[in-house]
Amino acid sequence: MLRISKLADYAVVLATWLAAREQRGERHTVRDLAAVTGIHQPTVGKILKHLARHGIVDSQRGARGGYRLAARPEDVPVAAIIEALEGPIAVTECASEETAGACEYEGRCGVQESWQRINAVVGRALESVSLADMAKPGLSPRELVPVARVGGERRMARAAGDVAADDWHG
Amino acid sequence: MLRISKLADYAVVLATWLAAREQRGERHTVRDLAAVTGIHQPTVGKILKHLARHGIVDSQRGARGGYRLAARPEDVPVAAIIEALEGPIAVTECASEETAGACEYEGRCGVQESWQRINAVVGRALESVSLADMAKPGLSPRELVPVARVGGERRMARAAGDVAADDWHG
DNA sequence: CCCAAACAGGACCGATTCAGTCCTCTATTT
DNA sequence: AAATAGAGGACTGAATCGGTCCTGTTTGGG
Ligand code: FES
Ligand code: FES
Repeated sequence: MLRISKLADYAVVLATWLAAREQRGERHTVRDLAAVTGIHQPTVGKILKHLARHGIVDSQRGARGGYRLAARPEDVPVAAIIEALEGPIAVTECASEETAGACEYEGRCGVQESWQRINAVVGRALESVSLADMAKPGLSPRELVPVARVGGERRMARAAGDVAADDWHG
Repeated sequence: MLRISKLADYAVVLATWLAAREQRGERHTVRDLAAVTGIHQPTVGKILKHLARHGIVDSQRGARGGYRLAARPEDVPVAAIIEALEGPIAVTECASEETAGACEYEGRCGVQESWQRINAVVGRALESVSLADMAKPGLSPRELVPVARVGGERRMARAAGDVAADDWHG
């Protein structure tokens, strides 16, 4: 459990497919995407409409229309896809700053702040993985950069805000 | 979204309460826990039964019975509570190793491995936060340990397997 | 100029899941 | 024996979600 919705999962698959085929800004129709991914056509349409409204894909109507990624695959975090379909990422109702204040237990329950921290960790983990990463399994979300040598062994540092890269690398 | 269930949320609140009051191995009844947390009594009962079955709390029946934490608060990760109520943590259906192999798209969809990595990151983030951490907001899940000085500035390293600690610290 | 292609937006419903309650049984203490 | 308290599971009403469909609008081509 702790699942994202099926629609959001499909959305990531579709966006990743677009990312993998991103070349010359070609557009792809709903029909083509449905055929190639195996997802039913009406569902593909619904998902891409959501992605378009959130600026993740670029749409064009009419003959010769279709969808294409609005940004470079490495600049589109998985989190953005999920948020387009499901709204802000919030592990619990009281975890998100957007939804805070709506809880009846707020104040006397001492775990709200902890949930917000956990939520931030999960959210940033999803922010740190791009569509380009999804399309190329085995690669890390961001490359480690060598910064110094200590005792003859190369030490690594990560860019500010880079999260959980160790785990990604396994 | 990307929510845990309400029951799991309540479970964490209850377990955290037990963790905060953990002293002399005293037991607490469902009635008391319901009264103090504001959660309806039948619901509290259901949740604690789940936690007991998974060995997170220790139960005793009969007069003077009740529940208490089965381990030290710092040894109980939040992930264990969630898993007791919801089963294995799996961001998507194909992300978990337990549920893998059940997907119709498996094989031709290229994102499975990526989801498994993301799932591992999220899972380990939840593993790294204990009930003791939940009970004391503002503290980190594991303390950073100083390892070396480079250029007069203190550098930090994290224990192996420690995940996303940077974010926890904010 | 008109038609076909393709997306935009939203309504809609059936299925599934979930939260919450309740009942009966067993164990423990007094 | 009686009272207390948990074990286990059945059950239901509600809420959510997945999926489909319909109507309108935009665009390009004949
Ligand atoms: S349960 Fe809402 S603030 Fe803790
Ligand atoms: S959607 Fe199941 S393996 Fe990718």
